[in-house]
Amino acid sequence: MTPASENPRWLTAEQRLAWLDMVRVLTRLPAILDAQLERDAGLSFFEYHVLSMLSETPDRTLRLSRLAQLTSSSLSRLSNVVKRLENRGLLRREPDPDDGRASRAVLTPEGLASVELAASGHVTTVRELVVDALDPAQLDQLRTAHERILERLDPAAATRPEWLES
Amino acid sequence: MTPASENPRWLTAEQRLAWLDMVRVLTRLPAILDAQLERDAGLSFFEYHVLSMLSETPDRTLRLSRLAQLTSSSLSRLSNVVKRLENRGLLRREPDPDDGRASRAVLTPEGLASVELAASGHVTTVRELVVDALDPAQLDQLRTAHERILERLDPAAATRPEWLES
DNA sequence: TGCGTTTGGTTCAAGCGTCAAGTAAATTGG
DNA sequence: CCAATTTACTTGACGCTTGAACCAAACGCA
Repeated sequence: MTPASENPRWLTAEQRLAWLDMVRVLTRLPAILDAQLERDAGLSFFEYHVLSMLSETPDRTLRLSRLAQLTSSSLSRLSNVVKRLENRGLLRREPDPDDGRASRAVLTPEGLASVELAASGHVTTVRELVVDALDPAQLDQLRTAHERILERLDPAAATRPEWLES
Repeated sequence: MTPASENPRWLTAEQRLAWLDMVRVLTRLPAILDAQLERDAGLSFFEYHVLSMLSETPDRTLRLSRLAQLTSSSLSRLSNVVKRLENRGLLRREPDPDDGRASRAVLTPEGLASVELAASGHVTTVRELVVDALDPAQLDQLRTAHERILERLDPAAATRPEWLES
């Protein structure tokens, strides 16, 4: 019943190689980032991402639903993670004054310290594995490609932080 | 203790934007591929990947340890997944005649049918989201970038299927 | 040959993610 | 201004992944 059922154009050899390389990156890179952060800072990449988004936002405060968008996670997953991070004192929840249904996550000083501590090792890893593996032109091409892909993955660009001017 | 502890060079604004775009792709794309395959073929992306590697290999047979490399998974994870796929009749395990410790996974005809069925919808999705989002030059640049990155992620190229000539 | 180590694989407990269901507050629309 | 719907979030059950512990076969080498 999918549009594919009639005539699923196969990939050319070129396209197939490109895609398989992408799959390898897609599956290995997150595992490596996770391992490094867990080892050096006791955070999963997802936890780091959550704290990081909070730390970049003007008043270090975000509604959970917005935070879920920014981290591409389900609200359910975020709810659990936020609960754990709250228990560890890295953030706290407070009711949203403007909307009785909503809660806001606020980064605590401990949470800020934790991201900042984690950030340096994380950035080093990102450099080693990605940024420094490419020359500036290649990095720019990679970014262009990702932007084109994101237009398909996320047409509303809802996962893009508003404090980023491109 | 990490080399980063002395002077973690930060990312430039350019590099940071490129990296954040990559993170968004890295987190959203697998989820979308998973959802499509699960919905249309009852397979997770990982299961599809396992079956797919088997289906491409000459005699549709691979040792579990090799299969774990090819899919970048732990042997433990693979062992569980193979058990489930075996229960569903998509593959079977047999002892390796050359090594009493090893087992080999063999794709069954049902398994082959299952991958082939799943493949068309999967390829369509990959086209829609990635391949057709880029022109040939961009796709080639993307592949080059991924190859450079893979040299860092996987210096031995152990996750590269040997039946691929690049 | 024989002892220690490495390799290949399985299993189990613990932790995390997902999906469905549930609550409560806000909004819509008759 | 009330009922139905939608939005924001939480919870619980279930399934999957992880990591440690385990076993057995093979290898290294003296």
